[in-house]
Amino acid sequence: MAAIEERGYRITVPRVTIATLLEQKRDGITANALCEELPTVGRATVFRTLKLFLEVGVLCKLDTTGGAPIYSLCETGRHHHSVCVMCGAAEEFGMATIERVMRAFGDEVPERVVGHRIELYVDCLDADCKNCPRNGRN
Amino acid sequence: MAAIEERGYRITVPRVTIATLLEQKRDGITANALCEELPTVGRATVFRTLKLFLEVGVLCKLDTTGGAPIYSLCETGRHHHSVCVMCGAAEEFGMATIERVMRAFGDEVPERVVGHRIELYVDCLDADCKNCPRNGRN
DNA sequence: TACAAATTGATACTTGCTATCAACACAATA
DNA sequence: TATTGTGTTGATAGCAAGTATCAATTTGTA
Repeated sequence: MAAIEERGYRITVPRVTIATLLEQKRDGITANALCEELPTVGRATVFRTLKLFLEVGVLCKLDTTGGAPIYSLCETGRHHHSVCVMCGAAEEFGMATIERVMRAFGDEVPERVVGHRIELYVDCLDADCKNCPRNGRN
Repeated sequence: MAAIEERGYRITVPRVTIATLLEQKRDGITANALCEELPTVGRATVFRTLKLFLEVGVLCKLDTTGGAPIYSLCETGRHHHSVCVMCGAAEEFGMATIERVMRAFGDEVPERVVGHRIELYVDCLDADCKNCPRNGRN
């Protein structure tokens, strides 16, 4: 919320509500699910707020091929994620080598690099995950 | 087209038409632009064919934050792209280090890594690029 | 408290994409 | 050659993510 205020945006009830839910959903959540879980907040406001959080850099939007994008708070400001192809859960992963690697990319690519995205698609192999079709519980 | 036939799909007029246009648009093209440039091909067929090409692995879908996805043929089968944030042009980039880096990721991430995506966002700095808002010609 | 500016929510709309389904193309077989 | 079955097509309608609009409301500040 500090990052929001710093940039001159107001701290409002809907924004705090959305941020709070996002904090609980560490594995990320779709925009639609957000709308359903927060019926007091208008649909337009949900999308506006997600956009604002993205701009400010506290939120990541993860495109899942063939599904709705997943939104999740990101602490680092860098966008390195692993996305489970079975259950859709998303996690940030940190690696000491990443920044070094990205600098190397910058040296080898002729254009000026202004940003990057690295996503790993993984199988979390969680036998208890209720969302994994493999576990056949839903 | 060989990859299509190998998998038991038919080589048809619309598919060849779309593949030919994609070959010309090396910087990639949006689905909508494809539809407009190929009025003889039905909209549903355009999307179906793109999906087919994606499945077969000869096409890449590049999500551009805030814009329509860009489709471009990919020769390597690997999905490493640079996307110009000014004009939207997309290019593949190849680096000897990438596969090594991705293997390292696989070692450090606890889950089983089944795929990855690396995208660089760049500024092509092309003063002649008609699509760059910076050049103010459109 | 009062005001201006920012923000909100309802609504309608745009857009990327998919489902449906009758019509068509084509290859194999009778 | 006629038939049959499967894959493919295109028109259409529909879905879902996200945006534009605009009057009503909230918020920070005087």
